[in-house]
Amino acid sequence: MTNRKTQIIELTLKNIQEKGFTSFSYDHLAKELGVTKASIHYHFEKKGDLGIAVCERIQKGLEEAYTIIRESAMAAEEKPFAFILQRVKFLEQNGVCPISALQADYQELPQPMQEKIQQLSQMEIDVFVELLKEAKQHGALKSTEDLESLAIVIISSTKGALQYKRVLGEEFFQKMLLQLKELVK
Amino acid sequence: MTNRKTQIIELTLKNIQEKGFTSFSYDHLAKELGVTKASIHYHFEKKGDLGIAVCERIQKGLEEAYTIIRESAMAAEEKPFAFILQRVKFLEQNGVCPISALQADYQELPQPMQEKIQQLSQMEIDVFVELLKEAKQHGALKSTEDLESLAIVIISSTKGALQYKRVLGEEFFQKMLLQLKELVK
DNA sequence: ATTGACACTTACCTACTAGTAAGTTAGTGT
DNA sequence: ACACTAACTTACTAGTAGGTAAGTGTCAAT
Repeated sequence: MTNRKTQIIELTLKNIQEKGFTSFSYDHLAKELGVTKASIHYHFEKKGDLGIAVCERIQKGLEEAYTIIRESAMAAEEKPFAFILQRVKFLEQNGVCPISALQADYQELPQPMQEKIQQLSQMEIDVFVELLKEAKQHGALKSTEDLESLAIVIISSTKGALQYKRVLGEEFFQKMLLQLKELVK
Repeated sequence: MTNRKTQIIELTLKNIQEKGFTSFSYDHLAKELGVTKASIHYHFEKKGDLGIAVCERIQKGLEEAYTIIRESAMAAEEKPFAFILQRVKFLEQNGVCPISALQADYQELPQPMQEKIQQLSQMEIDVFVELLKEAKQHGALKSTEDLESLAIVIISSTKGALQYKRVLGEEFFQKMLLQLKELVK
């Protein structure tokens, strides 16, 4: 059995993907873990504290995915989309991207969480810009000047498509990816 | 004073954009309207009934926006993006697109609402494909064969960018739109 | 004058929310 | 043996959620 604190964070991450931050409850979490609600309050006094911990967990995952892709042997031109596929792979079946879920609840969250989410959102773009830069240095993306804007389009469409996918099915996401690759070429 | 039923639907639409479907309450709605919760239950017995009514309201808005753009005098090549701007204009300040909000809560909603949302999501794509077809007939979009996939990319990135915009600010959405126009050209 | 529909209100129910205070148990260090 | 701590549980608070039953006031048609 792994560390309980980590266990709670992982389960919360899953719950956020399934229901969003405001809609999951300590009680539900506790029942899934087979402990009492108060036990979770022992580890994370306020729901906001757990939220911050989950944000940090997401950030770690983002950094790890970036490192894996950056250090991989594949061609630099393929890395941006490989990164997206890598990230999508770790989502819950029919779950929404946890960052999107947190962005959706943004207005209702405590300020420290808002700051973390802002930071996380910006980091997601920055990391992707780095991969695009490398790809461009290796001769790809000749038609695009502004790599930040390109990152914004690619990340945005990925996030949007993940939402539609839950309702209209897996093909939606596949069609989006294929067409996006075509446009960006 | 407009019809109370309509008033409730409009206020719910605003609330969905601000907090999502599962996170707004009859109590809150009632207080904003200056009536009791039971009065709203009189008009919409279950929350799901209100949800269906809001979906129909959104569908009406979608159809109206389509008609306005289609019948407008502007060049057919400009209509797809004009349609997006028209739709975004009607969103609450810092609110998410209501369809996105409903998609996010999709798994927790009663089945009749799920069906409506599915229908609505598909319709959004279909309507946009129609505008793209007209644009292509007028000589635009020469490099793209599959207009459905193109619609999927454009709608997805719009939806994704609207999420980020709440956290990272208005420029995010503007950058996305400019770059997307560049790619689609 | 009575009926009946409409649009409510009052008062309630049960279930669930985050959060807390106080007590318990098991293990560790001295 | 004693003190201390980590990791809980039990039992509670106050507030909110969706939903309902029964009653009230207003108005139009008969």
